[in-house]
Amino acid sequence: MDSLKLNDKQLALIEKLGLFFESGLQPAPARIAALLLVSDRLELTFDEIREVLNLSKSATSNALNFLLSMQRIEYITKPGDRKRYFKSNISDWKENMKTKFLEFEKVNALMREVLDQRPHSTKDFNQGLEEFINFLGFMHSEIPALFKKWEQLKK
Amino acid sequence: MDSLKLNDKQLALIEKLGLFFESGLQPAPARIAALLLVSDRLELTFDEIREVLNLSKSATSNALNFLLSMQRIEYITKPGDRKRYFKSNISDWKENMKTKFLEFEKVNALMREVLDQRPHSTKDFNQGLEEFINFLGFMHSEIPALFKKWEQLKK
DNA sequence: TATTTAGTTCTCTAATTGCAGAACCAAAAA
DNA sequence: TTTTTGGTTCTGCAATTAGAGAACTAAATA
Repeated sequence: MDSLKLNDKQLALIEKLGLFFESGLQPAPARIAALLLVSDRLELTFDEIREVLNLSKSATSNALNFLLSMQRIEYITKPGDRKRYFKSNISDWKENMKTKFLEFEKVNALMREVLDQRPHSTKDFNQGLEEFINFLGFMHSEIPALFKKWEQLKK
Repeated sequence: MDSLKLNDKQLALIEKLGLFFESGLQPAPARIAALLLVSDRLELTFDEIREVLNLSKSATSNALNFLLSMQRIEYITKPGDRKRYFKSNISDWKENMKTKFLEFEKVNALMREVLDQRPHSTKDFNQGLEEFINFLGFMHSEIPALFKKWEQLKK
């Protein structure tokens, strides 16, 4: 198998994406996640990833296992080949989006907890908070319809 | 002015919120942001915050300035009183939400950049990516309508 | 003018992170 | 049986973060 080559544009894009992913991921996992989106070949081995990103074995191993545990990546195997081929799980974006939207529920619950213990004396603030809580609830309730609308639109 | 008192429930809630805010903020700013939501009195001085959260002056000063620069908090002054009174800016939640939704645009642009440089050979992957990009665009375009719907509903 | 107040800034340190490099290991191949 | 492959785990360190504490400062007060 010829060794993995990346052009300058791809390298630059990996940096850019890597930086973006770093809110949420550590540098090494972030770059790996970026690489697996940008690389011409989509299924890369441990050593290909290691070499092209100049990572140590330990960093590579830990980062890959971390990304696997987050379900950000997955791997396939090939018959008669011991290596694992790691690939992005971005096709799961729909699931990811759905869990991301669960954040609304979480913030909603937290803010309700805050509101429930507030004294009556801060009426204006409480009302503002309540409005926010209602909005979060509204968003949460609207998400399924949005997804449906999207599915319709695709057809 | 009688010194700020928090009951156990409030202290626990500050911890909980603080933890939640720590994805995005450092510990000290996170707790201050939490305190300013939970405290009975909503406008707190430097020293009140400092004392109730057991922070040093430097930590308090830096955290407050950081939160001010993020516009997460603001302060008011009172005539004949040198102190500043810091308060949560959560009433700005609408603006915050709107900027949060700009994330869709950002991811959209990044992913388009990825797609634009991908080889034709990975057709399935590219199509999946394109679908994701379209979804992001769809979400972005739907947000204003959602806000409008919410405004209608409030009446 | 001297002191107090309300912070800010500087210096230093403890704790944590992020990763390299080496040692290690189990399964497969030779 | 020995060696190679494809990793994993351990040890240690350099860099960064988070915040304490003390020195400092500018405005207000006495």
